[in-house]
Amino acid sequence: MPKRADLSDTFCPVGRSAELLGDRAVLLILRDLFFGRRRFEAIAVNTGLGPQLVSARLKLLESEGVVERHAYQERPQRHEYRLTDKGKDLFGVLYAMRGWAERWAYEDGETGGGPAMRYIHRACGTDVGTALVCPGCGAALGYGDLKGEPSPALKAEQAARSG
Amino acid sequence: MPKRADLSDTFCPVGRSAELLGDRAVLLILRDLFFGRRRFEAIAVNTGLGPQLVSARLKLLESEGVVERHAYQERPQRHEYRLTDKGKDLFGVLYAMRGWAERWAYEDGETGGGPAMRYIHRACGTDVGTALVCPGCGAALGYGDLKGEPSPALKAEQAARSG
DNA sequence: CACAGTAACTATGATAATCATAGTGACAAG
DNA sequence: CTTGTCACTATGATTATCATAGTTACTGTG
Repeated sequence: MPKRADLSDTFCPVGRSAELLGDRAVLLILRDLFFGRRRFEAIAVNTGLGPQLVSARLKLLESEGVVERHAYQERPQRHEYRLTDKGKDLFGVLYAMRGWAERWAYEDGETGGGPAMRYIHRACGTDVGTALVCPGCGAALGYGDLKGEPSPALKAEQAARSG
Repeated sequence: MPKRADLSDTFCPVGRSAELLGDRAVLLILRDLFFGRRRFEAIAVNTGLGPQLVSARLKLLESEGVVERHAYQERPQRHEYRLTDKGKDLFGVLYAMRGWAERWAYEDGETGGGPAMRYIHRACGTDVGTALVCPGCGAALGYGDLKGEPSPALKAEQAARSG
């Protein structure tokens, strides 16, 4: 790709995330990290990405503070990659991607009846399903149920672009 | 880019979503559509993407059933793009991206105190904040609070790759 | 001690996507 | 009949990605 416009200075939070997450390789690597794969080779094999891409993206994720490179043995030097708190907090995004795909990306019967990935809340035992719920009343949330209010800075930025 | 490996036949739901969502331009266009921008020019200007890219991605989104092209006047022919139900259901993903960015992507004070984007649940008036909550008990969910169980098909697929 | 094996990469060249810029077609307004 | 708007398409330079092969630094086997 050519030099793309930088999104890290936009006031839009989706834009800021998109800078990092709007990349197939990043998403697949994060998925594997959440799945417990920490080694370079394991990630490269499971994602099907070439080692050069995996290397580049892990460096990017490290520079963004999303993963940490950690030596798990000295001789020979071997490293593994671990999600930082900032990285672990991306779970919500992958979780939402999973939810959407479960609802829309499979043919009937393709998964053998159930979801491709089931999640149980350890604390209460609930199968969390795929819905997004309101922290106030517990109802399912969709686009249209929420009223969005951009901050003054974000509003100004958008107005500047269209003017 | 070269011909990338196709992810649409993996059993992993994150992989299936990543095929579409692992793209900066797609994410930015979706953001604008959720924001109410429906016109080609408005999207191109606000995202900063070139018309060629916007055109290509809108065609892709249309072919995936995420947006619909709709004529809003006849003479001259003018079109707008609307999210389908499948498209509107992607809201959860952008919502999660926003949540993460609000928590991690801004310097202190950069937003002037509040979040860059505030969401209120119309039905109950709650400011939903940025957390992901359990539909069973209402507690905040993070990575580690959930126990994931892949379906047999997904497990088999991953085993095949590493074997 | 030679040789295969493993982990974590780096190097190379072909291919393809992206960007910036300019241009097109259809019409409306002045 | 020139300018303006909207929704694009065309062109060429730049750069990212892929597939494949190679490198470094060891360990374990015979």
